[in-house]
Amino acid sequence: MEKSKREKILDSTLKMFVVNGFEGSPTSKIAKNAEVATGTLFHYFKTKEELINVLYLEIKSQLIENMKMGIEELPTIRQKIEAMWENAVRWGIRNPAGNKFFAMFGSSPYITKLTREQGFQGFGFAMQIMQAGQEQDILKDVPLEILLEMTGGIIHSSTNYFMNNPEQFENAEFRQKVFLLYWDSIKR
Amino acid sequence: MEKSKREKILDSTLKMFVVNGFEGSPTSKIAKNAEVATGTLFHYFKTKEELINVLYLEIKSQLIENMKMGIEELPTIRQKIEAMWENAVRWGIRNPAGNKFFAMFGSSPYITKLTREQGFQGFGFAMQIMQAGQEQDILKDVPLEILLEMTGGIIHSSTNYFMNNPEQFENAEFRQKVFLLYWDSIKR
Amino acid sequence: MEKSKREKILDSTLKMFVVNGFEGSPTSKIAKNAEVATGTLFHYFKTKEELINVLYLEIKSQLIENMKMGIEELPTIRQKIEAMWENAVRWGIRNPAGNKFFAMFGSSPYITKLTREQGFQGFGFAMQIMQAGQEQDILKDVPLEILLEMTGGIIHSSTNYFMNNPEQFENAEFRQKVFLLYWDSIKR
Amino acid sequence: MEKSKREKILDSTLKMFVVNGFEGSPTSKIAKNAEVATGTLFHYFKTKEELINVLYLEIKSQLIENMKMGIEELPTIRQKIEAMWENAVRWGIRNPAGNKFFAMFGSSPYITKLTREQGFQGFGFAMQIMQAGQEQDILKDVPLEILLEMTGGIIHSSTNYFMNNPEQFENAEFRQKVFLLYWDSIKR
DNA sequence: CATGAATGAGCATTCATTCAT
DNA sequence: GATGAATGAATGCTCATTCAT
Repeated sequence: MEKSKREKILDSTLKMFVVNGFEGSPTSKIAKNAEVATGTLFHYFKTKEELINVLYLEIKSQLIENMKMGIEELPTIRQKIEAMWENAVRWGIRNPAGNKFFAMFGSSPYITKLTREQGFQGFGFAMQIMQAGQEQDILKDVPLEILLEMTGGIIHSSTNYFMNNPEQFENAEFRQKVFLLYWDSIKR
Repeated sequence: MEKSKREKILDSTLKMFVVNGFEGSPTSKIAKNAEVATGTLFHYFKTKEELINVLYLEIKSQLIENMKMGIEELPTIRQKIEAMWENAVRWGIRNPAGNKFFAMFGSSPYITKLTREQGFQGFGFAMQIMQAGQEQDILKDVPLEILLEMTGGIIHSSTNYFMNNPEQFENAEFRQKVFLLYWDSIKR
Repeated sequence: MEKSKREKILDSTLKMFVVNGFEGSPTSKIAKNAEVATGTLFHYFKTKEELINVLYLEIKSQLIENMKMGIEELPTIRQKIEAMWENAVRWGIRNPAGNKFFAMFGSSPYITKLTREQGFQGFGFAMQIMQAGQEQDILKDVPLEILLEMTGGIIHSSTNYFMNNPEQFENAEFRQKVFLLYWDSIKR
Repeated sequence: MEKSKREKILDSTLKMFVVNGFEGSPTSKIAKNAEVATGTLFHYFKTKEELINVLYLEIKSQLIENMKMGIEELPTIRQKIEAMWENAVRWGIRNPAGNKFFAMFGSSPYITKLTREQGFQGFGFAMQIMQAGQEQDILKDVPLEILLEMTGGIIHSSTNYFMNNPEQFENAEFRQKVFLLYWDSIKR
């Protein structure tokens, strides 16, 4: 089946934004790359701002879905957290554009406060795991907020490293070693 | 003494960029806020791109100067690293605009590769400390690159947290607790 | 009985045009207000220009039908002219949208010369009355064209006044007084 | 001396508007005809709407200045009113574009209420003459508003006629005859 | 050095119209 | 007849940059 026009537009937008930025990506070119008319772009997204906000939420959803994969089944907190980290880094390696998108637009004034909040809601599952970890005295006794911030920062750093050295990520032993930088940070 | 026009322009630029972004900040308004003529702005900076690149390097310098403060005198690796972290976080809290600037433009296509490299060179002192730490078996045995990435990510996260809770940073005990998230991450 | 779609479109068009003007009234919104699809609008009217021209003629017809009412039966030239004036002003008061439409589009480049001529033909009956009035030495001996222009101008002015003061129009004595401004103008 | 750019833009705007209407006159073409850059047009007039509103007031001023010419010196009310009528019609004949402009945009949604009010204020002098005429029992005893409306309507009609037959306006006897249609209308 | 009027390429967005269903 | 998604040409407006003063 053919990709929907809406989807083609989002794909094209992501590709152009991460290379040329928001203002470096005219809607006319986004549309052309998506092989639709300009009018069509504005049929699906009222403004260019709406377009980037929708894109933000779609990518965030993908990332979150990926991070959750197989976590339920794991027995221990540590295993859950490790899987989450691994899933997130793997997603970043495999979706460099999405990863770059967050780095570029995470603090952009084009992303509205509402969008940011909606995007954040998806991380509830991670919050619950961390909270359980603290209650069981597995994780450090600091405000939950710090653990989450730290998680974000470390995942970002890990991904950055492995994006330049993707083959090392497939080495389980080495991957473990890097994971320990995360685990040692948050564990009691 | 009066601030120089060049300085006024850089100040105005920083303020506008972090609120409205690069494209949301017309040179005409930057000049007006700086109380100089448009022509004057282009007298000091050939293009708007040059302006943002110069600004990037100036802020990076400030951050680096701040991070270095008092480090020489400290005897141990751990103390040096702690001071560096504390200096960096304090700078972020006190210079929220500068801090936001890096979040927004760290991955921007407006910052050239050359600028990025020049900015990175200033961190040589940190690299040396880390390397010494590894040689003395104080820090984890992973590629130096990872330690540096992790440092960046964790400083960013810490600053984010303390920017929203600045009074907690003045509590030495609590600050120590948060520092441990960093130290435990990288230490052997 | 349900109004025909064609009629609903014409109604919607008139309402939007007098408020927002020709270009301020997208065919998409005209169609939406008429509760039909855009395609349907273009099924009944080949182009937006055809739409406004048809509308012009329809309203003109209505006005003319109203002006003619009961004139045949009146015995004197003066009575006929007075009835015509009264009918016209009353129509304007009761159809403010139609009245405004003529003020707005009477000189518009969207109305073609042909449409204008067709619209004018309906006023033949008035011309005949005026001509008879001149032949019987009741009306001033000036080119017929002037009498017609003057009639148009004065009806327009009278309507403008009474639209803001409609209750005064129902006062027969006062209405007579205002009619005299017209009658004195054209009578010998 | 060279015409100012601002003036050239206003001239060009008037010419295009009366031929092609507001929306039929792209700012790009207005600028080109005025021999200035598009940016220059927007340097002098913030928006196209501001442009048409300024133009409206400028033309209204011209008309009013013309209507006032030589009126002070005339001794009688009738002479003043006749001069006013003659001045207005002559202005219309000599400025067909200005005249058409009012016909086209007098009821346009592009002209703001404020502009309309400002334009109307200039007619204070005519109001005073009419009022004096009523106090001296020279003019009909109807609301002043009606006299003014009627004046506007009749001047418009007269101008319309003479624009198509300008040579007849220079025939003093005939001109007098037409003036009587106005005078008889308003005089007691 | 400093100014700010002038430039015109470039962009987001609109909207009349078409056409496959 | 009726629908409304899709089209893409057209337009108002912005803004980095220049240059004469």
